[in-house]
Amino acid sequence: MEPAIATPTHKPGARPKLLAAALSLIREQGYSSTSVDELCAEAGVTKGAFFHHFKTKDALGVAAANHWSEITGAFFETAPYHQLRDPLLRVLGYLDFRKAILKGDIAEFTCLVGTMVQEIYGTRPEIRAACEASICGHAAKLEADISAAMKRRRLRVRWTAASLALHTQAVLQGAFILAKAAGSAAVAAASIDHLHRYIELLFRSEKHQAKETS
Amino acid sequence: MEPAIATPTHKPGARPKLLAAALSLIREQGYSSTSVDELCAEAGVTKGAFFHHFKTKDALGVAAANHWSEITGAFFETAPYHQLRDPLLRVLGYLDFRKAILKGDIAEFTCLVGTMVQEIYGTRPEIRAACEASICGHAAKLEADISAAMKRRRLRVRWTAASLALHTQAVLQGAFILAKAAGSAAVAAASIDHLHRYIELLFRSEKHQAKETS
DNA sequence: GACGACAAACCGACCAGTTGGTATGATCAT
DNA sequence: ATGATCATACCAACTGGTCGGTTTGTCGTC
Repeated sequence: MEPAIATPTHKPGARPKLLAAALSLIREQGYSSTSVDELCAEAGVTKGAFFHHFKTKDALGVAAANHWSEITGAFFETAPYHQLRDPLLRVLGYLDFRKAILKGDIAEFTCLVGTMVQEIYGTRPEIRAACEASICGHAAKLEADISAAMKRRRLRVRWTAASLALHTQAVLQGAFILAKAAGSAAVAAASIDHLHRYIELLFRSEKHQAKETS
Repeated sequence: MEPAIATPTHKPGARPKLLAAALSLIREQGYSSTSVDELCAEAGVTKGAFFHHFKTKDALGVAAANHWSEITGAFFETAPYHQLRDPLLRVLGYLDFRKAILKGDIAEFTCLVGTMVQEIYGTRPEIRAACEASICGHAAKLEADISAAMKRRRLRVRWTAASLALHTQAVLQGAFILAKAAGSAAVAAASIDHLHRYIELLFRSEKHQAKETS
């Protein structure tokens, strides 16, 4: 007898196709220079289907950012570095993994939300919020490991796990910009190396902490 | 009587106005969502004037990137940190200066070419090249100081002055993305603090160098 | 009178979004 | 079990406005 609040027996085939198209096209061209027609063509879907699933183009932008969070969340959760017992090694393993990922076309390893937020931060507040949530959500997972590593080594420092996690994301996003500017992933890898060294230095020994400035 | 190789007696009033408009509008909205009509309106100029000075919109993009190089070049050359004698202090002073600059609207302290290159790296090769030149040119000036600091302290390390200079730019660009995502400059400042600490650690003492990994 | 610096009107292509419609399957009274 | 009803998923054609870019012409200076 249940009225069955949610029984979506119809399979929405166009929606996932459009989200996949959005991921690839926006990473290649950016948000604003990717038209709805282009997205539909890439997805093999008509415009009617597009506006059936998304009220506006901006609504797709929000959905794409959220979809990106899910995709990347699942991707990193299955990455090998999670097997490591030492949380510091997990953090360094994360960086090794991110460096190892820098293969193929630039659009294949750069960040959707980092690209989008640059264009729309001032004009599309809803997409901006979704991008912020995506970046912060990803950073929060890293923060947990950093925090655990700090506790295990009993670090007493001026910086916080949260700020280091966000700094890590900043380095990655900046590395992507340099890669796009140079047309090569090499600069990005070099930047990740520097971040790797920084974190090693931070956790090297407690002797430094007292001397730290600023 | 002199033929005067360069005697532009006609004052090109529209061009500088359009470049100024491009700087502010593109930093706010991005390149592709800034229309030629908008640029003309902001500059108080007609479309005829626009296409008199720039063959295409992309030509303005290139000119804007080059103009940005000049503006920022002049801006940083007059900054106070150049007075410092110790090259390492100049590098750290550069970072302090960049942190101090993070005031006002986000569009007022973020980077034009970093914003542009994200959108156009795959589709507008000429603008991309101009952006690359702008970033690398800026990094090169920093590299000189880093290199001098390394020589003065006789550092023998695995990393190069060039890669650290580029890493610095990556951190700054990434910090801007985080600031745009969060809607606040605070995250950017925190990231610059981390970079500041990293460079201090790198130059702290030579004892570490032997132990360095990777 | 030629040329540089603009102005204004205009053009076809493309833009996001709308319209009216069809195909499909689930629900349910009979 | 069957036919009426209804919501979902999708489609093709269309709309008004904006896009980058062109054309034609004016004005002041050399």
